[in-house]
Parts: sequence; structure tokens; C-alpha cells
Amino acid sequence: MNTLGELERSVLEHLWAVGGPVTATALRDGLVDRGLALTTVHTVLTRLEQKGFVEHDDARPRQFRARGSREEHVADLMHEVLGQAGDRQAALARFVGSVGDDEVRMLRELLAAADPDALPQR
Amino acid sequence: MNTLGELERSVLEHLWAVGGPVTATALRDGLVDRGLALTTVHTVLTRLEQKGFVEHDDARPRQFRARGSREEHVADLMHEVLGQAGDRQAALARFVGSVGDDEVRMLRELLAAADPDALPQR
DNA sequence: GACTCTTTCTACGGATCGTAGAAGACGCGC
DNA sequence: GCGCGTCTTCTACGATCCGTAGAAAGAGTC
Repeated sequence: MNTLGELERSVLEHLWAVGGPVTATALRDGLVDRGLALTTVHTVLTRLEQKGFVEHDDARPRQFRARGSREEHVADLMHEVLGQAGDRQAALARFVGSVGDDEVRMLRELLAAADPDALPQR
Repeated sequence: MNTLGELERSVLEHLWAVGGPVTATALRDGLVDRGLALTTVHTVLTRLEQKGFVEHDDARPRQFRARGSREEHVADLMHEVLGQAGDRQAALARFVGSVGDDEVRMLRELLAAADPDALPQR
């Protein structure tokens, strides 16, 4: 399932941070601390592309960009994980139960916003 | 993070299903379709134990059992995944937005139950 | 057409996982 | 107490995945 390596994740993270299309060279420069060869970046990008996380145009210096936002990705993963539960309700309950107060509030608002019929006050 | 192999997952799943302590032999028999050698099951159990998912007593035919329920595990994973989001709120929003109606209802109840102060009707 | 930059191909070493044999430790029946 | 079958641990090996990058092939520029 969510099988991304450390470097792959790092690169994807960068793509998300940048938001727009980036060249491999720019990416490598964004990851200077790693001192990666350009081809390494290319390899990783290719693999990310095979896995469906990245796409590129066919302009000459190729421009790469992430498919979908980081938050979309996280939400998808959460669904995927939840799908592994035998008892979804129980799992959700535990999840909610171990969420911080502020996030509980946030969730409540989100739920209210998501489905106005169910709003208590009306 | 959630790095369990296919067989490892399968064994853990069995342990969860059984609920109680099980011997390696019983486990192997529960996975007959795979035609595994007993030592294979042992190896997997040992690795699961190293990863903290399983524990055993030291009775003679060792009894293995899962640490924590499947739902606990799922909830933990969900938190872990959520932790990867830069913007937790946005991720939660997406998550909630793509959850089925019935589960939205369920969530609402769970939230109400979790924190009575916030109940609309009081 | 030669030079340089970009892209693709190919490869390799380390880690993880599925798989299991070999060897050692135990307990039961006699 | 001893031998035999069973259970447990040790060790190993092949496959796959990932980090890493050199070599080779393509393309645009002057």
C-alpha cells in the first residue's frame, strides 16, 4: 500500500511544498543537503511516476509535479487504513477517542458544515 | 512505519480473529491454504514480536497473541498518517468529506458522546 | 557538426520479507 | 534416566524494493 521510501517521500514532499511544476535540477537544488546526483533525482521521480504520485510534461527540461495535494493523499491513506478495520465503527470510535480536544472541535465543525440538515441549531 | 509484509499481516490478522492465545501449530493450521512450514510461522511470529505486534508466554507450547486489537491498530495508523499532513485540518476535512453518509452520522454520534458539553441539546 | 545539457538505461549494494532446514532444548512414556 | 517426538531458536538464501549513480543515448544551440 503506502510503500514510499524515505527519499521518495522527501522528494514528493518537496513537490507538494513547491506546488507547481519543477525541473529535476531545481529539485536537486532544493535537496542540496542530501548531495544527490541529478540522475538519482530522475530515478526517484520516475519511480514516483510509476506509482502514480507524480507526472511530467514533455517539454525539454521536463517539468514534474505531484498529482494531488498532500492533504488529499493523507485523506486517501486514512481511508485505506480504515478499510483494513474489520469493524469500521469501532476503529473510528477509537480514532475519535484519541484525538485532541481542539481537533474534536474541528471535526464537529466540519461535520456540521458537511451536512447542514444535521445542524443542531436551526 | 506501517511496514508489515503480506504474510506478517496475514498472521496478525489471524491472531486478531482468534482473539486469544494461540500456538504456532494452531496458527499454521489456520493458514493451511498457504502450506507453510512450522518454522516459517515461528519466524514470522518472532518478527512480529520484534515489531511489537505480538507477545508470547513462556509455557511449553508457546502461546502467542496480538498486543492490542485490530481497531486500536487501525486507529493508531490513522493518527500516524494524519501526522504526515502539513495541514491537519485540511486533511481531516478531506477525510470527512469523502466519508459515507452513514459514517458521517456515526462520527457525529461519537463526537457527541465523547464530549457531552458540546451537545447541542442540553 | 561539435558541445553541452537532459533524459533514459542499466546496475549494484543494503534492507526487508517469505521461506525453511539444521540444530538445540524439553518433556513424556517406559 | 533414557530415548523419541515435539517445540524453539539459529542461520540462511532468494526475491523485491529502494537509494544511489555511471554510461549511454537524445536534443537544442551556434
